[in-house]
Amino acid sequence: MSADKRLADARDLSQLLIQVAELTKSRFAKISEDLGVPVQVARGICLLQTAVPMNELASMLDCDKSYITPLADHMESLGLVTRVPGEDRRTKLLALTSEGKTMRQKLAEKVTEASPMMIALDEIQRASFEQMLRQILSESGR
Amino acid sequence: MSADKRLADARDLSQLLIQVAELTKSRFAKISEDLGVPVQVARGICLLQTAVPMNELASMLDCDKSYITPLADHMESLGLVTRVPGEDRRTKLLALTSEGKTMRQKLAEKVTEASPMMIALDEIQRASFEQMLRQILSESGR
DNA sequence: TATTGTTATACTCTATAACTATA
DNA sequence: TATAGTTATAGAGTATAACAATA
Repeated sequence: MSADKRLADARDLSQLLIQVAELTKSRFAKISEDLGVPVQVARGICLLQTAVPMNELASMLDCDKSYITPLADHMESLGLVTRVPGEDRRTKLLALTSEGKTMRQKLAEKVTEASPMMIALDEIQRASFEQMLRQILSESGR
Repeated sequence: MSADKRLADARDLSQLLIQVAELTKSRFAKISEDLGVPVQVARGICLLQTAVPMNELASMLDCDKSYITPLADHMESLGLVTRVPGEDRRTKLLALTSEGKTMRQKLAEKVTEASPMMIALDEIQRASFEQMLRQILSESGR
């Protein structure tokens, strides 16, 4: 196979993959917008099934801890979470308020309705798709 | 299935997909960095197998045309492309210089070597993976 | 001395709007 | 009037570094 052809193949497949990922993100963004919250707020809410230290939320969202403070401020000002003290008095946990739980419930419904993969693939295909994704991650070292 | 479980499923699969997409991007970013060019420059170079109007490159890179001007400036200052006049005297095409072609060649080699999907999946799996990606795109309306 | 969260600031990426020159 | 490229500017999103409180 020519180098040009192989580049084109790798690029096309990558582009396709990224396109699907972007579609997934933009669907989620649309849902967030409909519910009147920024995307990162919505992502945070999804991750707060139980109370989580701000610290940990940063690593879940793959961002710096300094970014969590204003994010938590925003979530708090929307009445979705409260800061609660942890065992270690340095740490604060973010816990959903009842409004936050309602928001999380709405997100849950809409996300499963609108997720491109949930829509397009049946359960068997999803299993196979997921297996390949995991294979890609593990065989690429991380 | 409970709403919580379905949200978790949709979220996990989305997260996995996005993780693989981000891995693909970060591999490409690493390659670009190793070659001493910004990611968008590298993406542009890959797309310039033949000369392309700046206009078209914008839609290929899915960005505004105003972003192409400084990008082209940068590529030009690196000696990778030149602006060549098109038939219509308003349009300018970006064409690789011989240095640009060398850069594209290097990119081609490294990208096919480092692409997580090329590494982890055999040809049959890739075909199946690609088919599912296309299915997701088409059945999700876009 | 190391860690949690906070604050102030700065940076990267990209878009918007107004402009020039062609068409 | 519409289009290609340019320019100046502005905004979103996020990180860095220094700091306070606690361990």
